[in-house]
Amino acid sequence: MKENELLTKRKEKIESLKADGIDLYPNDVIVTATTRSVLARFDNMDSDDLARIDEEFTLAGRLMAVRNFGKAAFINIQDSEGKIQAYVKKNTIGEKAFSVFERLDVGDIISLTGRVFKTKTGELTVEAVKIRLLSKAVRPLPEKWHGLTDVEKRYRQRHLDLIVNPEVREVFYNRSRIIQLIRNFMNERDFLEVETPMMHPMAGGAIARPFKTYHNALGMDFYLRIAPELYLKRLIVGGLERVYEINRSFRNEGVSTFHNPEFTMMEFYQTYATYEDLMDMTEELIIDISKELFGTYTINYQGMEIDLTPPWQRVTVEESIIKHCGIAPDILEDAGKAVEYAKSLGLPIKDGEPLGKVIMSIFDGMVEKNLIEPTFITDYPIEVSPLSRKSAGNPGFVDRFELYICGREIANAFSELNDPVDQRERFMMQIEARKAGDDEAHEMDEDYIQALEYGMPPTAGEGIGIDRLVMLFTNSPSIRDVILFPHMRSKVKD
RNA sequence: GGGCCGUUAGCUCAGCCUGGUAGAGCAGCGGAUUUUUAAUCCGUUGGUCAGGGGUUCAAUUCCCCUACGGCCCA
Repeated sequence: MKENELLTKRKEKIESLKADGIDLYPNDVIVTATTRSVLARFDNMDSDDLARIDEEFTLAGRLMAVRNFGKAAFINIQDSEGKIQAYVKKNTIGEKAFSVFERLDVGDIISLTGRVFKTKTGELTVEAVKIRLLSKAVRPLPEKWHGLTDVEKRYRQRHLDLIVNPEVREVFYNRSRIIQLIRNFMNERDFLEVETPMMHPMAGGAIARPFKTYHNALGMDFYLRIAPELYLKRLIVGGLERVYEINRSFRNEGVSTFHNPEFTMMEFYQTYATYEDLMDMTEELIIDISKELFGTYTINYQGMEIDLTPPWQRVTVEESIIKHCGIAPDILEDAGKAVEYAKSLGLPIKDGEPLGKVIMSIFDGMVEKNLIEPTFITDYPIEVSPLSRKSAGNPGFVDRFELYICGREIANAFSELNDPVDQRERFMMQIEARKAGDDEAHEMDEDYIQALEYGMPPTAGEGIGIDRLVMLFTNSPSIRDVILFPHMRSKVKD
């Protein structure tokens, strides 16, 4: 097996540096400035002002470009906050140091000690008096101009993506910022951040297929959580009153630009609130993020301009179908007519599906993708909502909403079902559905019902998809663009 | 699960339709260059064309299978 010539060349340089007594991986550097701090302090000063500044500082980062002039060179150095140009002159740093500098490669981590000046093109530049190698790069970076565009390589080698594609970095800074804003928002409202188990003896709290694992010491199967819901509600029973968890959950389902099997959401529960209160709170949270990030309520997502100014539309599931499909309301009240209509649209309807599921199939197929402006869809059928409180006076439906923005579900919330007898009946309905072939139906959870039997206060709860929210706010077309290390199939051999 | 598309130098891409064992730019290497910024100028190295099979005198190119990835649909 022949080694790549580029690697061989670098190894030769490494040997040559070692022979000159250069430590390739020292750890005694003292960094006193960052690219951003230097630019912030000096970028708006003119050459005369800069000449009066008698201050040296040390920056560190990755060598990203070298423009060589024989006895001097311009280089770019990049740290986590940005990049800055430096000027390295043989006369200034000395012959020996310059010979070391000449053996550095793009990609090496270096430190640079010097003063600032402005070039004749007006760019703030650090004139190096000392340059040190801090960590040698053995492999070459992708191309300086096009960066790394192969999506497969970008996801498999995210470290390279982050080095050469600054906009990717920006996405993940924003992701972190959004999560921080959510946390602040919840903490200010006296919600307690908690952590509940990620391995559950039974998958509950959502309608989804779980991942399964085995606990050796306990000798039993566990399931990676599909939602933290049932544990958070146990905490409500326990009297915590306002809780939230920024949680990773797992659903053993297909991947798409909007679905990743491992995803992040925030779930929160508030006692003495209703799903209607949560609609107001959701509006506040999302505009708060928008204002903090961009200073505006307007976002641009994939060419769509979205106005987040509240109040947002609130429409029932049935109203939304009637409006978007232009059909008579009675079609949604009769299972036979609804099935016939759904089939006429080419939607896959299984025989014997209850009316509520047929209605949701029509909604998913015909309405969802058209909900571009932020819209709360309310009043879900009871068959698809086993943990939600029945609507007063409308027992086939529940007090629930989902938030849609840009045609995608962003949040799901409801007034919680806290009647243990009703909850048992709902689980029984799910078991019937499972017998009828719905293998995603919720299982009976006696332990949870027992918790409810101790009395859960009236409560409303919500889950907000954080990956999807980050997609909206970073204008990312794929969920994999907002997840640092999306799962990829292993390659057999390289 | 289905359909379409892709995989060629370290990176970004041509070449394939119409078969004759590969090209460019950047990076690298050698040389010139002390205000460039995709630096410039001269010279130059580098490839199991994703893997396997088939057709053919001859396959990166045509056909089939596999792997991995992307987009769309379910």
